[in-house]
Amino acid sequence: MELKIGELAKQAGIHIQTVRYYERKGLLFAPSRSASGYRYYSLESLKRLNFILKAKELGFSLKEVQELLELRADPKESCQQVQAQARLKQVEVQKKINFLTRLDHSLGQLIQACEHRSLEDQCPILTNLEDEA
Amino acid sequence: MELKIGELAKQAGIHIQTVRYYERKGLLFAPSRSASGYRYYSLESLKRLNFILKAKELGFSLKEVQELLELRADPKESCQQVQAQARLKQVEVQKKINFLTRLDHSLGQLIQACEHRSLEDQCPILTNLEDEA
DNA sequence: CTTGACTCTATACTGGGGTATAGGGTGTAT
DNA sequence: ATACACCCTATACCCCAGTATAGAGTCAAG
Repeated sequence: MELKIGELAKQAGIHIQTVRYYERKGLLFAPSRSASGYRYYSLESLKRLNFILKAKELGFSLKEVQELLELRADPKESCQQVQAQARLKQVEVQKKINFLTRLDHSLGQLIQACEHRSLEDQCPILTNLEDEA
Repeated sequence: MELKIGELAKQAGIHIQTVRYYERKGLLFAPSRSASGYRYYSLESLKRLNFILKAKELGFSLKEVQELLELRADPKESCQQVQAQARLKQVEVQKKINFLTRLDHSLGQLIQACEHRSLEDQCPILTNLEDEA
């Protein structure tokens, strides 16, 4: 099944111009075109687009998203290099998870505290995340 | 111990102007001043600043960071409301953790695949994150 | 065979989040 | 008492990631 750009954009919940913008930036592959020049997208493209959007919400810049998408066991590249890159990204990702997990707990505590009306005016978000690198 | 703005900025690894910018935006409290007008920051401010920076890296906008920092069991606010806000934020945070965890696994698989030289040219990052809402 | 909803390229504009500069004061070491 | 590294405000500028607009072509339904 093929999607016109408007359909793709609607599925992903973004503007048509943004799709074209991502293509210009090299994040989306240039899709096949009809005789008259209309873009036609595969479902693959939609998956890729969804990934881009999620990663962006997590604070990866478009450049970083591209780096993630380019990580693959491409025989043309040294496997070692890809692996090294992947490890770097993984460390980053794990740091993010770590911070978010603690934030999650802080929020949980705040919710609890509210339940028991046991908290003075202080910021548990902060008090819980003190020991930072 | 009190820090001048330059020391604070250096500790946090950002520019002096950015500190002042966050103050203008209401993210950092206006610190105490010397007679001549120099800003003097407590270690509390440094913690708060570090939190801001981390949250920013995770894709929270400055406005969202502010909302997080304002979440507290403030007796002046309805506890119910704070709790509701906190729950909303927690859902967001958990979604982020979920995505990052899967990304982490994908990267792990890619690294493994590289190890065993067992992968054709495909993008495991994407193939692993297919089933999305 | 035209109307209305779509698409195309090219270019200009916007908002968030800083970053830089000008013009001036502070503080301490020599 | 002056040199130097720091601080102040105010204002202007910059980059990223879109978003909008102009001017033109496409295509299916009536």
